[in-house]
Amino acid sequence: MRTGKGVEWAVHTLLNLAWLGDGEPVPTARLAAVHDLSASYLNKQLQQLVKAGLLESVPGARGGFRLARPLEAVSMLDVVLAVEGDDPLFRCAEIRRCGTIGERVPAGGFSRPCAVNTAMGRAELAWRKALAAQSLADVRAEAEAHAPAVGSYVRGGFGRD
Amino acid sequence: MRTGKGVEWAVHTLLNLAWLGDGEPVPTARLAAVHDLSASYLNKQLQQLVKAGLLESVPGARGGFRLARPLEAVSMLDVVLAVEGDDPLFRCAEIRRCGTIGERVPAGGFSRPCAVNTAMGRAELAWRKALAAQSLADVRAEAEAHAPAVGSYVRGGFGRD
DNA sequence: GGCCGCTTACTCGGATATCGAATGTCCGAGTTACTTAGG
DNA sequence: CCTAAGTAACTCGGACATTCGATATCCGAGTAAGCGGCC
Repeated sequence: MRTGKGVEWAVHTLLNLAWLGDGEPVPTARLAAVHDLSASYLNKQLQQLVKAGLLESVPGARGGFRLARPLEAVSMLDVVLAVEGDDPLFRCAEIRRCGTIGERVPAGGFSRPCAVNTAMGRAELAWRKALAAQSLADVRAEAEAHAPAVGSYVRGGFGRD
Repeated sequence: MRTGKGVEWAVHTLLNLAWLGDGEPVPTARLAAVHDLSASYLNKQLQQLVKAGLLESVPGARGGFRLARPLEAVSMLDVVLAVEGDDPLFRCAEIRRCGTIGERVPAGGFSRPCAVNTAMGRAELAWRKALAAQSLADVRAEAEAHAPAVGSYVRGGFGRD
């Protein structure tokens, strides 16, 4: 069980767009080239971000993607849910109702949710809260604290130095 | 991204063994039948639990699996790690080092960990802590609070009423 | 010179292959319990 | 009757298919910019 690499690609791309500063749209090919990613596959992830309202897409020549909101208004959870979907990490198949045990439980015996599902749900809630508590602006700030020149590296990588 | 169904199967099986009470080994076929599961695939998950020290296997006729420790000494995290492995949910591919941006960073510029990885790691840590905070005994207690007769249902499903 | 329509090139968006992991199945090695013959 | 070896059945354990989702790719619809002709 692991998150797809689309999440990593999406976060780095959003940060790069922020470091570029201007609101100019950037095409997928360029966003992919700066990190040696598959442009077509990155495009798929960016489309998910557009659907989620994190990016705006500009069609036609000189088009591309631009940030739809400031990083302060985007949490890590927003990105993860946009890319991976909002399905729960643990999907309860209700196996307690099946087989010779399930048959023995009288009607109404399953009115309360499955305790296993509840326990897994508590852990997932903690995960989501921790993700929601961190905005992309926080991540950017931490990256700049580690390497203050990261913004210039990014602009240089896009050929704008 | 979702957890495999092996986790659900393993937790329910461990709880069922506890509700049976006696330390008698139970074969895979019976453990699977009570919830209409694939016996061979459940067997694979149970082998993981044996490797992790949560179950003991008894070979030969009248053999099967039995609990290796009381439920109080088994956390939900133990089960998840035993079944799914201890790989991190988010695997950082270090794409920051690749492409035209990565080439522009001078040597030593990546001494600090990737901020994206750190942020995802914080969330995963919260998830693991929430799982570790819940023992299987807690889950059993919650299930019994919902349906006090669950133990008798289980014993009946195994043909021991 | 200014304006309008056309062409062209570029971009997104979704439909289409490919790959790997999770899921599911099968058979052999090993062990235990039972049987049965002997003392 | 008790014992002990032989037999047979049962179980785990791992090797072998299959299915599904993630990954990667490609091509068409649509749009904006640039160009050329016309007023």
